[in-house]
Amino acid sequence: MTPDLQEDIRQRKPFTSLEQEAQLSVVRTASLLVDAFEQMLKPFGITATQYNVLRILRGAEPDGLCRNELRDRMLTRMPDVTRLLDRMEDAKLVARARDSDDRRLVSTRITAKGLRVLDEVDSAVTAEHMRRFHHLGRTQLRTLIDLLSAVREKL
Amino acid sequence: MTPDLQEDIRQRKPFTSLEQEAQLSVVRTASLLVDAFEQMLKPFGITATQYNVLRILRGAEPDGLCRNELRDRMLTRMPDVTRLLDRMEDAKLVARARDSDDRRLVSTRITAKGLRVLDEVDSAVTAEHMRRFHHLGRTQLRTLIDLLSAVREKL
DNA sequence: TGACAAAGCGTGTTATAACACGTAGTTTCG
DNA sequence: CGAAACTACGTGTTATAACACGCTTTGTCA
Repeated sequence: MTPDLQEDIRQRKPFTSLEQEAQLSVVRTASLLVDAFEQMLKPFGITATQYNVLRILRGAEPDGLCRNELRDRMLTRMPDVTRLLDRMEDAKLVARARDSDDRRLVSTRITAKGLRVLDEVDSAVTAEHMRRFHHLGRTQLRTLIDLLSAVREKL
Repeated sequence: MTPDLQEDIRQRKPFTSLEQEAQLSVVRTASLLVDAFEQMLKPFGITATQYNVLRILRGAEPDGLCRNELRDRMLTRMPDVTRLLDRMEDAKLVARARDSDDRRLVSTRITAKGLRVLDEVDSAVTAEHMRRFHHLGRTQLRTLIDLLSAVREKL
């Protein structure tokens, strides 16, 4: 990958502002990261979104989560959680059961198979994170994380 | 927006590594930025992807670009450029013409209407970039851009 | 120069995302 | 206690993305 963004997307003119370049850099980098992540997950038969759901549900064990709570915790916006869960239920990765207290709620939990898939994937995921970020070193990683945090503050 | 990522996505356990937190931070921030960008563009009737295409084509005037060249310049991966351009052609934002030299190529150019839309959008886009990033200041923006560039180096 | 490989697009099809609406259960408040 | 407002989901439908394949044109090389 060409590290220089202007060269990467073959833009003739320089960026009009640092602010513009920053936004494009964040979006471009995330896009490449997600693409690589999807590629890495492909052999395991799940998408990055599904991986995200499984991780959240593993963390929510043994209670499970209702649909909206799950949606709010996801890394990227996902308006149609219902059918995402439908597909994952078909794949036996999650199970749904209506709550007995509040019968409007449908609590979703990760299945044994879902946990097994996560276990299989985990080391590859860690390796992926390391491959992409370890070379930056602790100090720079901390700086990057803090700067991105400052960006989100105004969102 | 809650600037703390762990709180933002309501994760119970702390992140397992800085590398993981960095990846999640980049993806989360980009997701929020793109969402806000889409929202801002909505009144103008174009998506962020279409805006990206229009910008690229404006920069490529007066020559235009063929499909693959356009695809390679896009900020986020887009495998089905053909139908994206189909829709934009329907909306009269771009025009396609087969190249006379190499008749395999279809050169796409931005139309007068497309340029007009870009003109209308431009100030809103600049305002958006400023709103999200200006408060960081020159030095921090430069640092952020350089760090993201270093990340892309390993992709 | 004629066959063959490769490049550049488009199309058919399936999967997923996005949007609007409807239904059942729950809470609130007169 | 009963109607209205609200909440949590699901469904129907349309738009867009993703994937595999095939056609046309071009370049190459025996």
